[in-house]
Amino acid sequence: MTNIRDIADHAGVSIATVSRALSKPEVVRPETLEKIKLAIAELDYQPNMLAAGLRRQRSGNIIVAVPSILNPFTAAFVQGIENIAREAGYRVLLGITDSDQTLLDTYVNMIAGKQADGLILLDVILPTIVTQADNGVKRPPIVAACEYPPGLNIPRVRQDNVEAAAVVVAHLARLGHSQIAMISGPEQQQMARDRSAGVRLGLRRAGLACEEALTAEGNFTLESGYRAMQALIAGARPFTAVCCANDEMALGALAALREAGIDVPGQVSVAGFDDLRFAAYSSPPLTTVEVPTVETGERAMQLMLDQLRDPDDAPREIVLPHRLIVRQSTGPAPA
Amino acid sequence: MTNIRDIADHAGVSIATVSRALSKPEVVRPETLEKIKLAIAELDYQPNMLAAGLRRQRSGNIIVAVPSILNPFTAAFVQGIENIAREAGYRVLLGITDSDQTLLDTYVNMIAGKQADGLILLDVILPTIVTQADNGVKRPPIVAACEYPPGLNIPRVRQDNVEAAAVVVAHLARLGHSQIAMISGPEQQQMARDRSAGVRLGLRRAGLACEEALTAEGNFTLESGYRAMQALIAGARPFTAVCCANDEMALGALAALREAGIDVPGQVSVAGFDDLRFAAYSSPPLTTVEVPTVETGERAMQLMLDQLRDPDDAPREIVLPHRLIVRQSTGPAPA
DNA sequence: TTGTAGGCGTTATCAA
DNA sequence: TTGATAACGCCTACAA
Repeated sequence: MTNIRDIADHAGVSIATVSRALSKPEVVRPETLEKIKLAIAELDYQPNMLAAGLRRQRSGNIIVAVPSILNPFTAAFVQGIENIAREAGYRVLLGITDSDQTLLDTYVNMIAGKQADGLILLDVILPTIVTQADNGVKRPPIVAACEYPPGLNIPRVRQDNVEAAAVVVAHLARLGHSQIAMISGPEQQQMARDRSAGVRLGLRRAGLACEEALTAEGNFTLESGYRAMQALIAGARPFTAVCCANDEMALGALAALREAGIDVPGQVSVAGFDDLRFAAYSSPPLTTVEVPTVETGERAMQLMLDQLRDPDDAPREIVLPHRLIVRQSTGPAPA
Repeated sequence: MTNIRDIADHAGVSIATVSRALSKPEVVRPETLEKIKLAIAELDYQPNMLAAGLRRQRSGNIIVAVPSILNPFTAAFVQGIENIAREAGYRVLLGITDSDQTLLDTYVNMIAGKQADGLILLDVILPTIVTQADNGVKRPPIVAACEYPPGLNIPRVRQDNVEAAAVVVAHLARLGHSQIAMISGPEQQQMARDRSAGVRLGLRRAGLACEEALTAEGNFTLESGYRAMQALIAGARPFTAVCCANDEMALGALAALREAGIDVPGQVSVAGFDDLRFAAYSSPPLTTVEVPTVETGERAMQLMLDQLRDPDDAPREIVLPHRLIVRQSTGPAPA
């Protein structure tokens, strides 16, 4: 391992000068700088960031806690975070939690262990340290890019899921649908609750009833959407449209409808949520709500940088816009 | 920051004993251990892993270099890597390269900078240090979980893409297809080349010609599959089946066929590759080749652990099995 | 503009 | 079984 001392010897200067040459080159004489650069090149020197981190008390790592990376929706957030992190000289550590509380807390503890400088939460669960607001200890830098129960005072970036879901229903109502079913997400998750609430809000606004019999709960997976749709089809109540709490379930629902020989959108209209890339290529292409996933990740990382710069900065909340994307899976209600 | 010295003072022992209590508790007297544990709990101590890493000369991080995390195929590999990494006490650093050589080399350099102990390559490009085999320097721990030109002597885990693609063609030939088109991946990528070669091999085995006019090149995205299929449809040569080099392109192709009013599999059969979750829910569900993505990631990380344990361990190659999954997008050739 | 020297918080070697 | 102490490689007052 060639270290800063080797460079200093080789260039005939002190280690302090080498260090300066690397961090603020403007304060070292050009000729000296040149000698040092030469030595670095000749010895193929690479500064030990572990040592630098130890000294500076920062690792340069940001943990991103996600339940699973297999979800393309989540993956897009991570991409956004990485974009900004890299620019700012931070690395992204992946913390896959499987929605396990203990595991998530382990990741949070890595901040205390100096393995990371902060954590961005994309999870449906919350770290113990965040929920135990009563203890006087100051929280490590945490930014949320997910829905969570209101009242927690941490920086966050989110979408207005309630309003967005209501907009979907308005779109269906405008098409003449009055029997609108819903495939909701797991009710333990705030995001699922918000989207369900939005659907109900939209129904109210349209003067329509929200019937329990027209609601099926899934868990945001293709499979669960497929099953939920089968359940709705088997149910007694007729319907001409379905709002799904995410695109995956909507795509699963489309498969179930196709299997049952029900035409979309001729007999039943289907709407999703998230605008996954796959949604534009389904059969038929899916009407959905575009969620600025990559941008959400970017803003979350920006919020993290702010927190890191000034820990006393008051937590802020950023709400990003959504956009209804009408494709061919929704159409006029059958006569 | 409470450190090991605080614990030592609080427990009335030396820092050496505290360190031992944490790393090999069996060599310290039970009563002493108890005192130390108490102190750790009371002071809420968390060892500084940066310092430990500096001393031990290891960071405990593994970089995973991926072109993009948005690709669900890639994401699955990462999941597999994380599974094993976590078990072994390693963290996964995400290195998104956008297939940029400079960026990839930056990630590789992080090993020299001690920010990571090794790198797992899921990329289509190769680090400069790997291709410049002539320089005598020993390579940092790198494991490949992707296709790359033969002749490079680094540990790797892969699938037999050639044989797998040939099996797909055999399946189509058995169904009576003789005019088989292909939507290939970008030819710069080894994986794309292998899958194309497999298709040609399959055609030869079935005694069928491989016609240039029946080949369209895509870039592994939905969009490119869609466009490639449009091109094939517009082409002069008729065909009754299409082999796509991955599921994304196959799903894009299905969309194009649907739009053109061509029945699948009635008029044209479509086969994909990878078995994405979405493939089982397309319309119609996609015949494809299951690639053990998560397991590939797991094996790659295992190979990495082996390398880390014994750097002189000879590079090994693991070939994982594939499996044809027949769904409804392929059927008998029309009469 | 440059050099000296004292940490940063561990681990590991060697004695005791 | 425990303790004293020297690294690990870097950064940053402070002094020159």
